[in-house]
Amino acid sequence: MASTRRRPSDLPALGVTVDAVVLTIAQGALQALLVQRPTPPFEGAWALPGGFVNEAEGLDEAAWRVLDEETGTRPGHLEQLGTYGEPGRDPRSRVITVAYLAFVPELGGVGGDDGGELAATAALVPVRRALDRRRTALAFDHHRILTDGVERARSKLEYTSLATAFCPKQFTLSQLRAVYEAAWDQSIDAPNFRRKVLATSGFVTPTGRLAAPGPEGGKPAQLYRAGRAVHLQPPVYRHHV
Amino acid sequence: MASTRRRPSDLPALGVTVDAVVLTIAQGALQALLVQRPTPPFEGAWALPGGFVNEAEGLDEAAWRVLDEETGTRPGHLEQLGTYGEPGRDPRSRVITVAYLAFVPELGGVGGDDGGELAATAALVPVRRALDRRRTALAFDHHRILTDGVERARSKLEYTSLATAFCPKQFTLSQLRAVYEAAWDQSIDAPNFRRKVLATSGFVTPTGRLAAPGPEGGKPAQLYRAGRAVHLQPPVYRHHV
DNA sequence: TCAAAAGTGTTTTTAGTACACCCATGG
DNA sequence: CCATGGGTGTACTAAAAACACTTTTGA
Repeated sequence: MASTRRRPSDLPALGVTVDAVVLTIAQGALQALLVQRPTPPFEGAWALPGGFVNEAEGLDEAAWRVLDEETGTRPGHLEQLGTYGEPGRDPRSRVITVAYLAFVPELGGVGGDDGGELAATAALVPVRRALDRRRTALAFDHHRILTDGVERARSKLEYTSLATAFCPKQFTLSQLRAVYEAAWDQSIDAPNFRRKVLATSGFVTPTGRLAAPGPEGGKPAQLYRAGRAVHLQPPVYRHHV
Repeated sequence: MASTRRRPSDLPALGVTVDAVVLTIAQGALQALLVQRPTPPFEGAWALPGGFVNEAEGLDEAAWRVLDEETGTRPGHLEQLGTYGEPGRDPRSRVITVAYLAFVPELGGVGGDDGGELAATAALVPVRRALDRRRTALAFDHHRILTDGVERARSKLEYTSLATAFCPKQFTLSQLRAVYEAAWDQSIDAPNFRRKVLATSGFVTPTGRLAAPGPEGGKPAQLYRAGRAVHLQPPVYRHHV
């Protein structure tokens, strides 16, 4: 019963942090933003950007602050992913972490560079490499958190319009399709994708502007903005193997 | 950068609790398990069952313990819902709560009573009433948490096999259908539902047994057990209005 | 023999897939 | 004038929805 709740002043102090899985699309692949730990434990290892929650600060607020402080990024979308609190996950003391999932528009445009604006200790790492334990050792339980974040992101692309959060303010349908193709690592039929997106009311709204063609020509593409819809009905399916 | 992480020993102590949205189907409606607060703050108000996390205890572990202590229920499914940590959500001091979502098989069978095994201070309340602020005042931010939990449950029925977590070990397809109809408050065509469920491999497995017909007759129905599948592909859609 | 619930069959409608083909641009 | 990517048309296929109908039970 509720009477087993003791007063907070009696309680063991648990440290509370926020950590963020920050995803973006670059070089045609889904990439995660990682920082290198400057201090023990796990000194020198890659980790998710994160930090402690301040006393008078909300959790979302702490996540925004940490992303700004550590990486300077402004996500197009930020949502809570889950809370990880196994005793022993931090070797120093009991710390539970509230993990966030952030989608960031491509930092250097399609096929651009690796995001030179990032701090020296931060890097974009393809999730395929970041999740390969032989090539990347992540601190704490961050492998698990990143795994969960990537799976959440892949699955949310199916039934929400969040793919637009990976795109700049204005984007072409090819750019939007590239988000799905990179995140799911599968190719999508362009004509059918176009029809599907345009048939889903509120997914994208046309701006009337045209994008300049790429260096190798091609018809100038229509530019779109993200629409008001959040949930897609029906979803954009990935081909589960 | 990660250097802004201070050592845990320097940190303000935040209280950490778990609260549970416990859902079940009874009287043809989705119902939530609430407890009456015996002490201030919000003395006498209805609240989600919950309690503080112990020092050496994992979060999931704390959720199972609290459910057992406060309500004596053994959920068929328990998952994390989200973490709520606005400063001021607890008038006493800074407390963040990790909310869980639990699905419990019908306590008294279909159309049964209101679950007489519950403690005196606990009650099953139809979510429609529990979420109506004019009829039910919930403590803390539990209105918000319950809202989120109910929406998560409704949506998870679509793309997972979790509807079986509301059913007893063995169940008929009508019982399973009743879960969807109660949770979504809409009727489902029985023949099509049957085909859909049976066509989804791993959703249910036949036991070969037959259920006794109801008091008003009818053909005895096949009994099924929950299958191994977790995600349904394709989903069972609700008709979004 | 009637009502009620389980279960089957069949038609209609809708949505997804594959792919041929035309359009506008840069080299 | 050819390669490249944008965009349209259309036939084929799979799945969802609607609903008529048969089966087996209790009263």
